[in-house]
Amino acid sequence: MATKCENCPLRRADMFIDMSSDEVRFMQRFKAGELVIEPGTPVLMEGSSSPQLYTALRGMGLRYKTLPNGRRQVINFVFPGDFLGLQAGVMREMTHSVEASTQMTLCVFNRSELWSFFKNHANRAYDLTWLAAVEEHFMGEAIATLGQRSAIERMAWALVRVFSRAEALGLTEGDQMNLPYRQQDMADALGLSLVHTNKTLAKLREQQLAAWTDGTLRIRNMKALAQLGMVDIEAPMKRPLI
Amino acid sequence: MATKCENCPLRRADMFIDMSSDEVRFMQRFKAGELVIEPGTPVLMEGSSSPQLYTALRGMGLRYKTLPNGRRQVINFVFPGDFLGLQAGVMREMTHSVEASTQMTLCVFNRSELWSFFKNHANRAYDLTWLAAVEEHFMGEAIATLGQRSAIERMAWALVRVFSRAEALGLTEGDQMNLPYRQQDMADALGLSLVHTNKTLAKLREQQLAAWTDGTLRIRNMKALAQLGMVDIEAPMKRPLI
DNA sequence: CGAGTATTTGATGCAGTTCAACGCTCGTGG
DNA sequence: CCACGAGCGTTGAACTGCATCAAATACTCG
Repeated sequence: MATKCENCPLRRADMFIDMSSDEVRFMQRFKAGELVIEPGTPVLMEGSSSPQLYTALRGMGLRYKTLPNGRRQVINFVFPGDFLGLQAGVMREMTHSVEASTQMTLCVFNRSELWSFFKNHANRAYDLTWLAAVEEHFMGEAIATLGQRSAIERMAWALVRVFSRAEALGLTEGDQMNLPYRQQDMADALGLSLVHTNKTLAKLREQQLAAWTDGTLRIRNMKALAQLGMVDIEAPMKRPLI
Repeated sequence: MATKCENCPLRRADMFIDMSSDEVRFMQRFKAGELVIEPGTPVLMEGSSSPQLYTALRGMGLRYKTLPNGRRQVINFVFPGDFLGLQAGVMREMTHSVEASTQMTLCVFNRSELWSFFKNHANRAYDLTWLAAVEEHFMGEAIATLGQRSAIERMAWALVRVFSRAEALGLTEGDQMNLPYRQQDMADALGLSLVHTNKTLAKLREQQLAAWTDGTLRIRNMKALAQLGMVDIEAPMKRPLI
């Protein structure tokens, strides 16, 4: 049975801006249902115009684009709290695909009601824009990473980012977390070959900075890792939840 | 003297969604003034929280981030019609800088009135979100470019994109346009060294695909260039203007 | 005319790609 | 119960696209 927004487990995580109970009621009305999908299942497809929008409730996934030459770029990793489908909602169609890496639970909204956000609930619309701006921020960081960082710096950057995000969501246990992606996924995210990704991870292990094996990421020296990846360990930005 | 929104030259360009006269009147009220800045002048600074938002009216500029190690990543090129400062508007502060490459005229809005967008003019707020989604789309493309394309493909991609955008704005003359950036800017945008950027441009010239010299870009074979850069020559997406 | 900035060209080196092969784990079917 | 293949991770070796180093050539402007 679908969770009530009132009891949404995400709202408890401290990375999200608090909602008024009025807002929660509005979201509940907006919510069309819940969707559980298995690993490997596509959620949204590039070029399609999904009638639905989603918020990831549980599980992890990937956003990616496929190029005409067949290569794949992973845009980012999808975590609980991510809003999916804004592009299809507001433009004609999706410009990237999303698929599940683990089993995922998605909160489903009807695209046709997106407009009521703007007409009837200005602060929720504001939050939506805020979310888009946050997304833009992270994509800007990714661009800087792909353009200016070396392989080992990229990897350090990615692991720090992923771990911090998970931490803010309460998905970590001590210095460990579940990271259910393949090395190929990370390679496609960082613009590296699979082979070099593997060797780079081995280096981080040797240097006692971080170890990612068997789907578990263990951070052994966060400070050094963050320094290597040139990440400001800013207090993770609070963001709204849709 | 400041242009009236009513007479805004941008609204004529066919890449922008039409505005109702009601919307135009609202924008006029929202508009705080006009700003003319000289080449090299910073408009927004990373880390600052500008009290103002801008729409580029005339001229070209750069969005960029500076990394802790001193390297610079150009996020994208700023063209007329671009909205600047959404991040500072909605989050605390800017996460990238913007500076002018030519003389620029900016349309100035007060950040404090951003909220009135959402409260009083839902369709303008919707357009703002739309713009953010468009921005996200292009940044996703840039990520794919930096991650998966070779040097010459990147360059071809960038030149096609830039030229198409300029064309939609009516800034081209036949197969030529003004491209007032330095090779270093392009290098920092594509994640290439200055030297290799130069050599890559030379190749495109030899191959009769495109020639960019003395601030003028000339496209000699758009079809081949687009194919090399793997760009879908999609009808340039219509977008709202703020 | 000299200083500063941008473009161009050649030479050398290395970070990361590509190719190739092997091991491990699982699921499937005979 | 074992054989087989598919998917993923790991490792070595060879190659190359691009970075880096170095220096010359415009161009602009005070």
